[in-house]
Amino acid sequence: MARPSHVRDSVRHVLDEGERHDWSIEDLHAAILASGRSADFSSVFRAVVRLERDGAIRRVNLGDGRLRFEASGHHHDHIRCESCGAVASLPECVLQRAESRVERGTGFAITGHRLTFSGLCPSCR
Amino acid sequence: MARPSHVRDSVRHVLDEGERHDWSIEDLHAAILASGRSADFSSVFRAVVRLERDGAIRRVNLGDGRLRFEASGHHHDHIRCESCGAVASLPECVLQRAESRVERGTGFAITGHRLTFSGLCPSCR
DNA sequence: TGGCGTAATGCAAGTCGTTTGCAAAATTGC
DNA sequence: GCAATTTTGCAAACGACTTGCATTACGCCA
Repeated sequence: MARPSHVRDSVRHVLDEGERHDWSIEDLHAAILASGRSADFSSVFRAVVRLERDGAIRRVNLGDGRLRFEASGHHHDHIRCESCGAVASLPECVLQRAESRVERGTGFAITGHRLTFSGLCPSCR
Repeated sequence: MARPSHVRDSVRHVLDEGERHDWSIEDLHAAILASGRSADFSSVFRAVVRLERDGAIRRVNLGDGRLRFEASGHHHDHIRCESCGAVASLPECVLQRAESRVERGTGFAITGHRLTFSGLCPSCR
């Protein structure tokens, strides 16, 4: 049975604030400490594992080999600035039509995808 | 000045054979040993770093937090079976039209993308 | 063809982010 | 209040990658 957990609450709170889509565990840990609350790194780790399993947060893969998370709203993909690292979300899925084409071409039954564009953000371009 | 390197040659040879698109460094190392040649893990690592820098091979991101490589031919994306792990390549880029739409929507200048579908391969579905 | 400078290699150790073991503290249901 | 179960912090383990360093192998040129 779940019991109150200030660490989980803190993680949720940090993820629900603002617009970031690329919170590493270390980022989350730092943000929690910066807000005056306290938590051990391993507790933050366990919190994200739990929250991800429960579907409250979602893993984001930026290809840098770190676990990154965002609050889980509706599905969206990302674009990341090569210059400053800023991450924005794409408002809608751009792959709707592509999926059936891929299914026909490969024989796979598609269950999901991970798509990340790279580019230059408006202020870096 | 580049000199003959049996480790680099072995890595290239392994990647050019067959159809795999998800060679981890450890896989490459094992394949080289299995073929009777010899190489230290760190030498294989240095070989892939070098070959990637030279454009001879390309990094593949499957989201499992390991470096994976394939021979670099023309660009293509991947689809991975959730059940057996098989990786196939998509014959053509399915995102041509999507890019301009994303550029208009986000203000980013797009330079590339990473796309991996997940699904069930023909024999697992 | 012997010597010199540089690249490639193996081995061992280091790094970094993630993951786990364990005991102490906090909650819950009874 | 008490036993059972969670949550937490701390420290240590882990896995994959990365680097330092001494040794070996080339390639060039006198």
